[in-house]
Amino acid sequence: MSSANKKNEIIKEITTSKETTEIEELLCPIRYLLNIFGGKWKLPIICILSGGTALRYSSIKRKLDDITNVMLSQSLKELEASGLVHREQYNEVPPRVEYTLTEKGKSILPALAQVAKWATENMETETACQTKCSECQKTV
Amino acid sequence: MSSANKKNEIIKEITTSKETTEIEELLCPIRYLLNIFGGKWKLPIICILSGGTALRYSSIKRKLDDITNVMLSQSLKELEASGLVHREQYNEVPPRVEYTLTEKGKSILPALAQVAKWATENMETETACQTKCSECQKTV
DNA sequence: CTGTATCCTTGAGGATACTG
DNA sequence: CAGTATCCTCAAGGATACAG
Repeated sequence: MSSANKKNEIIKEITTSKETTEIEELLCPIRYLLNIFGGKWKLPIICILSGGTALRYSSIKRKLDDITNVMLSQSLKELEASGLVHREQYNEVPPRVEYTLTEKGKSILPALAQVAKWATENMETETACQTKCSECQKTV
Repeated sequence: MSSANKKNEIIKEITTSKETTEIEELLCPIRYLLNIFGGKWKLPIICILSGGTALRYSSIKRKLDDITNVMLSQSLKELEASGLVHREQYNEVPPRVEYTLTEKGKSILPALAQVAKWATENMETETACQTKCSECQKTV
């Protein structure tokens, strides 16, 4: 093939590579997920609450040991606004507030378990990430 | 119940509510996931590449229309380092580089499809989030 | 105990220009 | 085309103190 031909072919490929602009079906839902689960703490909180038992504010905080009050209360509020978490307040002294997953919140758990399963299968062989998991004390 | 009794009961509850400190099995893998998929762009990139066909740098950029060069090249590099994305460079002029998912990258897709399915089912009824999805033009 | 109020730091991400 | 180099902004998140 001549140089000119090759050049033309390349140019043609570049200019015609518009790709079928078909919508990636995954992309939009994923963006939605990033909106409601994005950030550092929301997914961990969901995990903590996945056990099914109602947990107190301080109890969640303890399990997420390095979360600040600001982030915890803010994250819980946003999860509540998304309809994923239920807040039950008891008018006692000292105050007691318990958090649980709503039905909607619970409904994500099977899917979450799927990705967690993938993660578990791939964590062991991963060497690039040096983050220490504060829960299981393994360096993953 | 007397006031004193109630008080004692509350105190007892507080001090003994250590909860079984069992490890939440979900938490650690989720932290791992946040490490390799966290941030604004990595999951969207995975989605874009989920089609199976190799895509050029510029092509990915176009589909993610408002991503900057810095973020795109950086995200791709990190995904490559995690073994999820493969980079194939062709020594042509002008340069051509194509990206695909690796086998590891592909292996997350079924699980990702599960959470995306959940998202799709829940997006419609969601009113709190006002983010406009740039792909499907729906306000989700 | 369950948060709020404030102030502050850091780094993710953006804008622009430029190169091979 | 496929990125780098630079500089910059802004907001997520942290630290500390305090309140109901």
